[in-house]
Formats: sequence, C-alpha cells, structure tokens
Amino acid sequence: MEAGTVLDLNQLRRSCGSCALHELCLPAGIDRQDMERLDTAVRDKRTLDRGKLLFRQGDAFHALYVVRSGSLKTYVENPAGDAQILGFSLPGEIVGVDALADDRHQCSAEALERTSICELPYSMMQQVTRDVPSLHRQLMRVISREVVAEQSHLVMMGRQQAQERLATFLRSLSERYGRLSRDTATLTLPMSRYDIANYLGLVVETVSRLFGRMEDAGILSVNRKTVRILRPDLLAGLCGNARPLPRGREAG
Amino acid sequence: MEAGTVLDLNQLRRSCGSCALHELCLPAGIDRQDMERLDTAVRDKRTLDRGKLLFRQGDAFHALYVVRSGSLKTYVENPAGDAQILGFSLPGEIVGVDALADDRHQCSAEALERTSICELPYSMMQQVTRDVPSLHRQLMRVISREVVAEQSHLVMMGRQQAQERLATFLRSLSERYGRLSRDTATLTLPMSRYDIANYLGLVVETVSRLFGRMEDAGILSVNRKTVRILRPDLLAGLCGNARPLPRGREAG
DNA sequence: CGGGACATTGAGTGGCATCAAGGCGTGTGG
DNA sequence: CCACACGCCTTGATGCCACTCAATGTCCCG
Repeated sequence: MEAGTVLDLNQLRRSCGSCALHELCLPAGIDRQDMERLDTAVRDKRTLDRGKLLFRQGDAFHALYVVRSGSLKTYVENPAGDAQILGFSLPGEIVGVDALADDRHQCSAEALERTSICELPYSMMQQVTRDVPSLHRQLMRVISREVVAEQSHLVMMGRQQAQERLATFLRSLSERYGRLSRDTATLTLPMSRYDIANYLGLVVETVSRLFGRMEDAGILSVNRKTVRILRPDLLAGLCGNARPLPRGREAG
Repeated sequence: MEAGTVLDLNQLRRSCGSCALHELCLPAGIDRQDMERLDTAVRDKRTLDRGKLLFRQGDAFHALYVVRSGSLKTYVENPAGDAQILGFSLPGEIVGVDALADDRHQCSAEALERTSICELPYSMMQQVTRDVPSLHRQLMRVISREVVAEQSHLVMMGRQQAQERLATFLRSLSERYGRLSRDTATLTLPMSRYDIANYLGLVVETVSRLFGRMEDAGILSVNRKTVRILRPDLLAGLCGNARPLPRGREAG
C-alpha cells in the first residue's frame, strides 16, 4: 500500500546515512565523515499531496530536491499556456538542477501522488560542496546524468515513431522500478494517459490505441494504472524500428 | 572571412584572461587570481578540420572543451546506425558535460568547419575546482545551462510544428550570433540542410520547402549557407502557433 | 569539364492528430 | 444505498501535415 510505504519512510531517522535511498541519490564516493556533514545540511523533508507544486517555473532557486517516496512530473509552459512534460521523478531521483543556471526555476514540479521530498537548501549546498570535495564531484555526476537522460528523451522525440516511444517509455520505467527493487514486470503508473502522451509528444488517443495494440499482441496486460509486461522480449523489439502492430482486434 | 577570424584568435596569448571569449565561457565570479590558476590548467588548444571528431560516443572522458572559433555538432547514434543531432556548439560554448555522469562520452562531437578548441583536462579540472570554489560554482552554472538548452529543444520537438521549429531554430541562432557580436540578421550556417533537418526532427525536403515559403513570405532571403533575416518580427511570429505559410509561389 | 555531394521541387502516401461519441470508475450528495 | 455527475479513458471516422520516392538543379572540387 502507498500509505504504508510513506509511513515506513517517515519512521526512518532523518539522516542521509540511514535513508533507504542514499545509495540512489548519492551512489558513490561519500565516506562516513562526509555523510555526517551532509546530514546536517539536509532540511526536514516535505510532503506534497497529489497535484501540489514543489516549485513553479520562474520561482527563485532555494534548494535542490530528492524524491523519497511517491513521484513528480516536471514540465514547462509556454506563453500560449500549453505544457511539455520534461520527465517523471521517482524515489532517489534529483529535481531542480535547471535552476542552477540563473538561480531561477525553468520548469514546474508537481506531485503525481502523495509524495515525500528531501530538501538540500542552496545556502547549505554551497557550504557543503566547499567543505566536502567528494560531494561536489558527486553532484556534478548527478547533474550530468540529468543531461544524459534528456538526450535520450530527445532521441525518442526526434527519431522514433509513436509505438517505439511508448515501448521505450515502458522499458525505461521498468528499469527504474528495478533499481528501486520493485517488480519490473508490474508497473503501477502514477501519471495519467494525458501525461504519458504529453511526455512522448503524442495525443492521448494515440497512447490509448497503442496500449490496446500491445495488449492484443500479447505483450502487455493493461488495466487502468496497472500495466503488466508479459513479454519483455517483444517489448524490447518494439523499441527499435519494428513494423507497427496490427490495428484490428484478433488480427494476430 | 573565416580564415581571418581564426588567425586573429591564434594570435591571442594562450590564456583565459586574454581570451576574447572568456566572458562567454566563464561569465561571472572569477577574479584575477582564480583566472591565473585556471590558465595553468587549460591545455594547448587543438584545431580540427571539417568532419573531424573531437570525441566519439563511448570514448573515455579526458577533458571538457570550449569552442574558440568555428563550430561543432554533437550527436548520438543508435544501434541501427541513424543519428540524432543534439545541438550545435558556437564559440564560447562548452562541450562534453554528458561524460561527467560515468566518465564516458555519451555522444560524438564533429567539427562543421575548421574549428579551434580549448581543452580543460579532467585531472586539472578536479584540482582546479578543489582550489577555486568560484570556478566550481561557475562550472555547475554552465552545466545547468546545458540542461536548460536541452529542455528548450525538447519543447520544440514535442509541441511545435515544422514551421515553428525552423523559425525557433533561426531565432536562437541569431541570438547566439548576437552574443558573439556578429550580425544577427545575416546568418552563415555552418551546418548542412541534413543537419538542420535532423536537429529539428524533420527530413531535409521539409526544411528546404520551409526555407522556400519563408523566402516567398518576405521573411528571409536564402542563398545556400547564407540566410538573411529580413523581417525579425514576422519570424518571431512564426515561433508561436501561427498559421502555416502558403505553399505556392506568389501567393501573397 | 565531369563527378559527386548537397539542395530544391513535385507527386503521392501514410501515420498521427482531430473531431466526435460512448464506456468506465470514482466521488459526492441525497 | 443509489443516483448522478464529472473526469479519465477508449474507440471509431476523417483529414492533414510531414514523410517517402523520384527527378532535376546547383555548387564545389579535382
């Protein structure tokens, strides 16, 4: 249960060393002494209800954030008012690095469900990275990983067809679930079909149809928020330049 | 002339303090003392001929680079062999930050013309960022800017039509030319139509047709590599959700 | 002057968006 | 507990934008 997970995490001491996720957000190169100094810099965590904003595009930069439980979407809005979702953030993943460029958030971050957040205030960050060289290196690593993730998103948007995009999205999500020691075959999607479509540069009808076709092909079993990956091998095949799956039901 | 520009730069002392571009690649927060320490870390610059690679996807990370003159394209290749161009790098812009994530380049960088490069070796970088806190902050700023640039690219790929993409691309290029104190109305495109199309997630024929329509509409004058922006106001209008320009010649 | 890469132009097609209608699940109030 | 409404999702029909295929034009370089 979701509430159970949140409670467990709440019971953890408020400390990076004892955080179940510290290997995710700080994978390497931090020794015990450095860890203690980081602990003192991380502020009380916050909890956001579904739909609540962690920060808004244009806000002054105050802190970097790490998701502890739950999930976020980050998106930019253009003057005309429509949005592009840049990514979804799962536990252990960092949010807010776009604001380091000019001390102002370039995107908004919204909770997709009840979500718990770690906060590393800016002022503390400066001091910590000065005192703890290994953390500095680690932080650059994490930010660079952000760059690489966006590059993959770009490749998807630029070169892949709708079917490949959805397959790639599901595979990526499954892989990230694996890193969280969750079942990689049973995805519980915290985001709506509209969000998925937007993230993939498609419309919701297209996503819905593609789910249907993948189900007909025996690759997935789809039920609302729950997607079961029945044939990971076939799903992987759809990420390349495979032929589109047939449209009509019972056509295979 | 291009050759002249390169020669002028070659004659500069090999020092960040005297580099005409240091305000671009190191915009703020570096005092004289720090600058001198940085100087000693920046290795002799390299020169690449058109088509030569600065680094290749998968290469071990050795250094970050800044373009001094000329230009680069960065791109990723998928197993199937086709590429997605991630961006074009003009003088003063940094290249290679994607490799900080796991010490291996995630994309390739290729010279679009004869190009001169500054090199900040990895070993030096570690030492310098340790000794020079302001440079550390500055480096994070530059990397974050990379993140923001990719976000804009993503918005373009996800939500904009072909015509808006090309208009946005030309405006962005014009703005960057301005920062280099070049004429913002006369763009000399170092990249091919294929490269532009690929970057925008289109095919070359579409780009060619769009150039034609914008010329017919009196917005541009296009001659091979030379694009003159005659009506910046109308070009800006095309970046939003404007109606497509008419197809036939003499239709306005 | 000829070859080849790059660029333009035209005709036809297809994938995805758009428009429209209906199903399903959830929450709310009576 | 049920009725209702609303949001989310699915499914179908149609149209259009950009891709594909093909041919010609243009520049550059040997």
